[in-house]
Amino acid sequence: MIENTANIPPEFLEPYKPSTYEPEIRSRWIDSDYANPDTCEKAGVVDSSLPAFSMVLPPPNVTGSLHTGHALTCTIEDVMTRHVRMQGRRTLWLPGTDHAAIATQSKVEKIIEKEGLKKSEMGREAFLARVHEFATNSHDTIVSQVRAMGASVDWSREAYTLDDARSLAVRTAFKTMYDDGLIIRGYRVINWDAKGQTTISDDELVYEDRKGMLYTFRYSHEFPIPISTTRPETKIGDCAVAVHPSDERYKQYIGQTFKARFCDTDLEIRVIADIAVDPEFGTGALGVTPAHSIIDWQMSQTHNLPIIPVINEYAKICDDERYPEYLRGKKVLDAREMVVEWIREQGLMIEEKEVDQSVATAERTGAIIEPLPKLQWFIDVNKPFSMRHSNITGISTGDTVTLKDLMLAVVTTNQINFLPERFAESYTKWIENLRPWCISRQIWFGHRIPVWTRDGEEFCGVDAPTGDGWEQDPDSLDTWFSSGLWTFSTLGWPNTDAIDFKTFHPTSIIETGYDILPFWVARMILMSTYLLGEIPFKTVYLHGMVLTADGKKMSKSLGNAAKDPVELIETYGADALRMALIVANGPGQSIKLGEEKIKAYSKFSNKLWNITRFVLEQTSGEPLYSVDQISGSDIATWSEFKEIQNQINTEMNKYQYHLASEKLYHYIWHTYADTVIEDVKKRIQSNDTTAGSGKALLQNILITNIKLLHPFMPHITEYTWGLLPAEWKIDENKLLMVCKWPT
RNA sequence: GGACGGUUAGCUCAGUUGGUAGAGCAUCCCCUUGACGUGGGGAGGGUCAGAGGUUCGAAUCCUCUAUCGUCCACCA
Repeated sequence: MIENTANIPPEFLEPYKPSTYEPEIRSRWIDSDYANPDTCEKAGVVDSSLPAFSMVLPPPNVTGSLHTGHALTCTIEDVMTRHVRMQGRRTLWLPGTDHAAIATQSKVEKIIEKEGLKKSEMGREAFLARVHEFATNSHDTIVSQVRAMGASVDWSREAYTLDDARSLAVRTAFKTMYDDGLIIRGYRVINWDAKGQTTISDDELVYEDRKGMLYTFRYSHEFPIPISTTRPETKIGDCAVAVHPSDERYKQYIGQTFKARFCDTDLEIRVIADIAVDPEFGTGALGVTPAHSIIDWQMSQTHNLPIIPVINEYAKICDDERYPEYLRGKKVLDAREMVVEWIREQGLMIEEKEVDQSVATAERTGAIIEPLPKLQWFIDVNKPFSMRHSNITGISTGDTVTLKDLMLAVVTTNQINFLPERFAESYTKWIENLRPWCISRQIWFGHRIPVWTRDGEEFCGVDAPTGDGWEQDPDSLDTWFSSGLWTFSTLGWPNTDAIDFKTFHPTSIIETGYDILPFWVARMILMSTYLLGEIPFKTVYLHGMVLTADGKKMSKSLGNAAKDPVELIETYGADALRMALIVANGPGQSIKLGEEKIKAYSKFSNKLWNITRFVLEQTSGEPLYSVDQISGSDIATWSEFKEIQNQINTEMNKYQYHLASEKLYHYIWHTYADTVIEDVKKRIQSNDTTAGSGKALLQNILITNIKLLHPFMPHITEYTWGLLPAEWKIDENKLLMVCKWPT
């Protein structure tokens, strides 16, 4: 065996070192600015006859640092991006961050709490300054993490859901909806978080299974119908008893009104019939408390019942003189005890039974939710309006539609496709059950509602009204309002003449975790179809969750979040982490990420490194042998490789990266290295006449493999590419990330 | 209560138009001054959750059951 190390780059004499080479490669990419499609166009690496490709990075919340779930997002999206960029398409992958209103504010509240500070004492300005400082730090961490993954996003277009451009988009969107009558202010029973002192949406609720007591009793000895409840303390606000219309036991009382003195409070109870009542549950009769139950509130609307508040924003009994003094100001649980005691004393209690119940709690603060009637801003998804402009198939400009119609139409007509397809069904169901979307939040951090009032006058505008005495609504917007605009607020909207907007909208694909399908994906569809009359993206690719090694969902509250991706990158390399995340992990599938798998792919990096070294040793100083020089039995080997390459291309085009990456890995290691190289090695050593053909085979398969592997393992392939002799690269003596994709 | 997903080798999982069961890790054996010990070669290990059906043929399609999980709804 001839040792031919003199002519090969010295790096190859040692094992591949990701921690040394990866940062170097990343700075080469940044210097090149090839992630910016404008730069690619100037450099002439774009084929302008091909359609542009665009995608937004789901903006991570500025609530801290990224976890392995984000690493998965970065990996899949970077694979997509690098693949299409190498195909010569104008390619934009646009990064940014999300201010995440409630999540960020409550995080900072917890931090200042530890310092013995309170936001009410700090005041709005000082507190917000503190939140911005925190958000900025988080942002910087996130940016460095996204970079460390090797993500080829275009930083020159970076956006933030709360920056000036996005704020303008938010105010414009709000005003448009307001003018169309789709944003309305209403007194509704909403989910009130007494701890966070804010409204929260249905999506921010977490249900906890608990044991609770179900009490069955009568309001008074004279009252004919016994009722059951788990919340006796709210019963002092009852105004009706609802029964099923066909319930024989109570039919005779329907329509009658009874007076009762319940817990030293005067009640006037009407018996109403409503099909929402389950005759099998409890006594089959439901005490209606419109102010503190969403269902009851809905009944109060149909039956025109009074709304009597019992509980205030601090989860205490209202200080109202209709209630006895001993209850006023008492906490809910204390009041419950007292009311239960009163019922028992009066001999009105019929049964006390332990039941399973799931209690709604606030995702961020953990507080038990109090349904409360409050004045809030809503987007009415069921209200018909006239479509200003439409590029949506099946919906014409001027058509009368609802937001719900729009959200359903684009999916049922396949203008937007889901991957995996099954999610289209869950999307449709979710939309069909959609209620008015409560968009106001009683928090300081976020987009303030662009509505001003003065002496009963109301003004909604993109800018504040002129003149004195106007006061802006103190509430801010649900964070999903601004993220719903993300696919076009990042491209220059509301300026519809912006070049980016014209070039890159609708975006090609949205790629995100399936857990935010209803919150984010649905709202982007809402905003885009309504405001632009366009779909926001053609395909929705949903990946699964990255679970801990024991199969649990990672959560900060459980403290079981896996290692920081950056730590894994330092140990094994970003390329190894990317492969571990993408191989055999199909769309919609959750994966348990074990460190063993990452380690295995770091070995693969070294294998590829040594394969390259070997090929260089065998052919260094020699030119690139042409494919035409492959002859004899090597032709079959080359065909076999081309077949694998075709399969990989097919899978890549169908977003089946989990299959393509594994196929490539397997081919490189177990066919190319184990069989092809071993075979050619023997022929070279024995100076066989077919050695030249063998060398052509080795070189050409290597070069193509490096390209095919680039989207998955961009660092090592780029670095290796840089070390290959210039004469091997023909017309492509440039960065691999803009070389031509092999077909 | 509703919907969806999983159940394949000890572990983690591939297996997309139905055609003789695959990978990584782990285990065991052998090799190795060789491009690579972050290596190479090999072996053991599965009635593809269970039952039934369609088919010449089913891990794959259909029905049911079990079991684990996720989401949604309800919870007076």
